[in-house]
Amino acid sequence: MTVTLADVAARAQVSPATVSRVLNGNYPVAATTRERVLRAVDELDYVLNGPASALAAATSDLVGILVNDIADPFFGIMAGAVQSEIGGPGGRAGGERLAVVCNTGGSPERELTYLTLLQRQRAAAVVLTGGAVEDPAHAAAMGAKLRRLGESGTRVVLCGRPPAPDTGAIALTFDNRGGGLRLTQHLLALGHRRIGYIAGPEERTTTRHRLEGHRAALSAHGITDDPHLTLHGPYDRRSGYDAALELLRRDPDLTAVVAANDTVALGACAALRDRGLRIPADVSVAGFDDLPFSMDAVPALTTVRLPLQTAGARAGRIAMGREDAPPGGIATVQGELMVRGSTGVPDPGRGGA
Amino acid sequence: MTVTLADVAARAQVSPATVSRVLNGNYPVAATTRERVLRAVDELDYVLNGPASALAAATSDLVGILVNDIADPFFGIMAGAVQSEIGGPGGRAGGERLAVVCNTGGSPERELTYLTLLQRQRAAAVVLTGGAVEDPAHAAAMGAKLRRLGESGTRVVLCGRPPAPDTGAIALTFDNRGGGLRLTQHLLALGHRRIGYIAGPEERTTTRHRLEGHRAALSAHGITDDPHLTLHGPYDRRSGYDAALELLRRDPDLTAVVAANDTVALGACAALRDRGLRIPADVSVAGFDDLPFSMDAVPALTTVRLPLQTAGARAGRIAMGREDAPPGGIATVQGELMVRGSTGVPDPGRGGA
DNA sequence: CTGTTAGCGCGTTCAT
DNA sequence: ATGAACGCGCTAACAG
Repeated sequence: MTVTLADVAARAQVSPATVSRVLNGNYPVAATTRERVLRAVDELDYVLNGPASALAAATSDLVGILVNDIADPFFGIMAGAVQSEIGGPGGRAGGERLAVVCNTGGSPERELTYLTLLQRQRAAAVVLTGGAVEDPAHAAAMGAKLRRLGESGTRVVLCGRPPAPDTGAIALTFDNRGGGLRLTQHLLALGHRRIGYIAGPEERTTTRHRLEGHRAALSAHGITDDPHLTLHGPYDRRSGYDAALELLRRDPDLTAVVAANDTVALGACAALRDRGLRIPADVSVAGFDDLPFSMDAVPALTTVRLPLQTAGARAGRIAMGREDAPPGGIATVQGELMVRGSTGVPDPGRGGA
Repeated sequence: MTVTLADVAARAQVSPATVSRVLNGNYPVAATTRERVLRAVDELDYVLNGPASALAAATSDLVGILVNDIADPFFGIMAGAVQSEIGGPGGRAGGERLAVVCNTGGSPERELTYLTLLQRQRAAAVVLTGGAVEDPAHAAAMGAKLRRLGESGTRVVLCGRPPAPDTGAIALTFDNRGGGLRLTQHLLALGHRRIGYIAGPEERTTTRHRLEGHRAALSAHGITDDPHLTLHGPYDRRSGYDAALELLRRDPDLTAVVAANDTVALGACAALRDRGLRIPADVSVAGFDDLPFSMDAVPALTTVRLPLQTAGARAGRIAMGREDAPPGGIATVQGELMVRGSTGVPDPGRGGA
């Protein structure tokens, strides 16, 4: 039924071993023989059996990419960048590698499950993107899993994620804390004092680091952070919308809102507009990530730009062994403050009466 | 070095076959035996060898998803939806299946390459998303490929893509033509007569169908389409920005711009604003797809909503054989006109002098 | 319900 | 430069 390597060998009048050699191009083969084999491959429409190949060679051409939410451009951009770098020479049978994108939905269990699945497939490499969940038990389980993966020959790279000590995993970490710090400093410099903060989900490193930066900026300014002005929620528009309304209820004199990311910020903007508030005249709004649509928001969103594309591409190259790992296996990637129209000087009329 | 099924069998004092049976859960196994095996698996930290399993069973747990651009939420949403439906019972070893997301970048060659790679992996199913390239040679090659995939047991589903006759592939097609028609009808009903059209890349079915709908609406209104008012370009913001400026140059009295999709529409909006034109007072703008950010544009974008999530999920279920294919193997999915703030009655002052 | 026996299709030693 | 033989780890018949 299905044509195998042996069929090709028979048609080309050579041994199966020779066919395997021309297909993988790892051993010297006479030009005329190669010709003949390739012709037979073509005539028979032969397609290599990946599983058999992987079994015999004890490695596959699969590269795993773990993301929280593939529908979110934040992850889509990174996944695309990783994927664009994993092709090329070095792999089996022509250097084509397949990206296996796994949607964890932010669930720790699914994260572990997918890693097991990838281990099962003998993935050549695994790239984990996005923040980690901070539960100690989960962190331990992940650490053990990553170590095992590394030991069995799968290269592991963390992209936009804190390092996993003692696992051998390479980490490209985003400086979320520094970004959060600079963003709030910017607001403080404009004169804002009553700043609401819409944070991401609890127990996630990204959420905590960005929030830490925010608080560090406040306290450096001698402002005691009011816990009532910090709300947690998922990284989606709805969360931003609801939280903005709630913040306004808690402090009607708010002059600025900082959101966990751009998507949340857009939701917050919608809420403010629906309440008849102008941005930034009445309330300034800032986001994080600088996703493509943020530039087209009206007014354009002040945010912290993360080099998602660049970082993803680099993670992909490191995963393929085509670029050296950073010294110590850890590199910190900086975000860049993008000041745009959504933040401005606070209205002196607000905040007083 | 690596622990195999035989090791587990030895530890659990059973035969390898029994271990395989409890792992796959396809045959009845005594509860106590199962216990013992599972304990051994746990103690040994055993992980099934996917390639070996796939080789022996002649099928894998991989499901391919072809997308044009994973960084584009249009595809991210569909890919996520497909992925959310491919798990569950029925697969090998616990019913977990892995989504292999392949970024074609819209390139016909890469599309074919990825299909070969998926065929090589003996993928359980393949879902192709997005429009197709209209080159006859490529269509023929794709047809042959899809047929072969189907013959070798891989279920093929097209999602948001025109049917591929005689390939056995199931198609969930978006009614791009109807959506384009209704969108332009809406504009005509508002009183617009000079409408610019920023189309997608040439030679793509999506581009052609949406454009056909637009033209059909125009001619039904007795308006002869001015070819100068149609521009082609990629599905990105930049294309929308540049094209809007060019359209304005070609016809300064334009009262409306229809874009190939929402991303392009946002770029067009930016260009219009930069030229000092108000939306919709001076120029109305409409998009297509209704991606999440379109609702938060200012003004909110009038567009045609495509049920990406629903369609993707359905494609996933059909691919897994968990839902019957539509009659004839083809279903047409309608888009819904979403009238929002970006379109309005044209300014009588424009278009005249 | 469980063990035994054969391969699945390919890569890779060894020879030649 | 090429061929022969073996084994990768697992599943799928068959027995029992």
